[in-house]
Amino acid sequence: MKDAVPTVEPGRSVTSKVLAMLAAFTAAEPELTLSQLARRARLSLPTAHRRAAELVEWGALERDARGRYRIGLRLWEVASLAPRGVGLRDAAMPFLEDLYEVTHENVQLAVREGAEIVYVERIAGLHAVPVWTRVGGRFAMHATGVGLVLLAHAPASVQQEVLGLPLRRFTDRTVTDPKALRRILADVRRLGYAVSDGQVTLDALSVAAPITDPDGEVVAAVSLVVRADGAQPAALAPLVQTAARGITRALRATAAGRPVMRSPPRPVPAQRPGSAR
Amino acid sequence: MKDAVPTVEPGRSVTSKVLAMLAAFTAAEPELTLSQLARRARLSLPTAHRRAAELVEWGALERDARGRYRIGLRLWEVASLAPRGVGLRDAAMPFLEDLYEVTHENVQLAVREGAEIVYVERIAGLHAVPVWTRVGGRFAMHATGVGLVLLAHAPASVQQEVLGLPLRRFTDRTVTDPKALRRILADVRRLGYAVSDGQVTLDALSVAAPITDPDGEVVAAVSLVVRADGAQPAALAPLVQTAARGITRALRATAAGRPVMRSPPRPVPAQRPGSAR
DNA sequence: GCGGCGTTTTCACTGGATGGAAGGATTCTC
DNA sequence: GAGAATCCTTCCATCCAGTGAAAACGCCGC
Repeated sequence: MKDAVPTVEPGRSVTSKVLAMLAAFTAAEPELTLSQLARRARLSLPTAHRRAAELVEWGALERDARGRYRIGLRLWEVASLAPRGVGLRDAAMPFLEDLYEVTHENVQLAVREGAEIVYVERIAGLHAVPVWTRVGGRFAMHATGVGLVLLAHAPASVQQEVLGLPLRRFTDRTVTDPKALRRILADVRRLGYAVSDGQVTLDALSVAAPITDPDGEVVAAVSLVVRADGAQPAALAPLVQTAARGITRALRATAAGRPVMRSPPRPVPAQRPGSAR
Repeated sequence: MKDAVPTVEPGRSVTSKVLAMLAAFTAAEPELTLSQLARRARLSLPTAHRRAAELVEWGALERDARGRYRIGLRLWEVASLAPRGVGLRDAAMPFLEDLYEVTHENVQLAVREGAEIVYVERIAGLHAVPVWTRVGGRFAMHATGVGLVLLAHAPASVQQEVLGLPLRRFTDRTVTDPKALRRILADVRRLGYAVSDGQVTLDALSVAAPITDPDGEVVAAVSLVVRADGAQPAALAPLVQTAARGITRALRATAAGRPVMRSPPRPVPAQRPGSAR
């Protein structure tokens, strides 16, 4: 006999449920109760409870004092092995550092993920222009300096996808006309850097340059975000480009040489210290 | 009838298998073939293949040009929501920045995870003393500056666990006697900062100070690592302590105020752009 | 062409995963 | 401080997602 609705909704793998639980966390709400977690991942409470328990035991999730769940440090550790995340970051950091020190402005490092950009690193002084970016955060490609660089060097299919959709207007100066944008992208390729002047917020201007991997593929972009009034993009470009070239060189070095870095005298035992109960 | 060995090894949840696959990646080998992945996670090839496919589809894993697997940017994005990871980092970054700018030495930020420390952030100039740490990397507690700070303020159970095990000797100067170490920990609590002089490598000296959460709990530590010869720990301590206090204050501010940060005009649509196939 | 290695698919079986229900614990409301 | 509301945890019978063996497939290097 088949009842009204099968109690178990078929077609969802356990893996997808676990991933849905991880995806339930957002920057706005990085801590969730079990019920919230279950609702957002579209799981029954017992199921969410069991999966969450396993994730906590492993360290992918943690529970705070009130029993709420949050992303655990162990997951963060593993995730920091992402070549496009920390690998890139480590190679780039010294150069970003220099860039910051010379300018004391916002320095950003981003990669493309699908039709959006993801910020991998951000250095913001206490006195620099406020920007909306966050490490690990996403943003549209058509308005920011790094976005324009990455879009200009993205596969044609991605460009079509982005240019095909209606482009979000952040300010009066945001370029939303596909034709105009294509022209801008051509300029970016020709000049070797991108300028976004007041396209995200009217008071900010960003200058960005491409970073390439050993094969010559553009894999990331650096940018400098400064106050828009009185900024001289053409004067900032060489700075940003120099940093980008330095990072490109560093990437080539790490790819050629040893895996990632020199190793400690002997690695610390990797065993998970059992919870002292 | 029960055959030699049950073909399916019971008692392993799907979740644990997925997590084992993630844990298979290491800093030394951040890219793995399917076979390596299966072996390290102790899974049959078909199983590893199926799980890996799901993980790739979601973005937890990626495949490089040669078809090898690596940690994906999507997992890195989610993991960057870990309060003890990026949340802490964001609050601390401007102060670490200042510390670096004044000294041009290695600046490190770490938290305790079980009986070890995990480095959450690291600023290393091109010219600073080489250190063995890596963002996301683990290390023993008894030898480094940050380790001593975190150990000095850890629960008694953790201190006993660490002091009970044989302490690894990195150099001639590494303190491995539990009695001596206890005395040092008492000093750390009394002075408000820790000094590790040549205990990891003979040429490096680190000065570290504790960071507390709004409840007064020590949750992290900052340190400055400099060349050992001619270093004046007592002179560096105020610098490090000032940074630590600044971060402590910043943590209190984020905890009290808005969740994490000001939000963009309207959040970028959070949907995963479908892979254009 | 042939052997070695890694990847992918197929297939029948089964045990881990499942949701409803019920029982506890805790916090909020009046 | 009673009562309600919300959230968390455990139990149990059912069943479908997950499983490994085996074989087909693809890709080198020799």
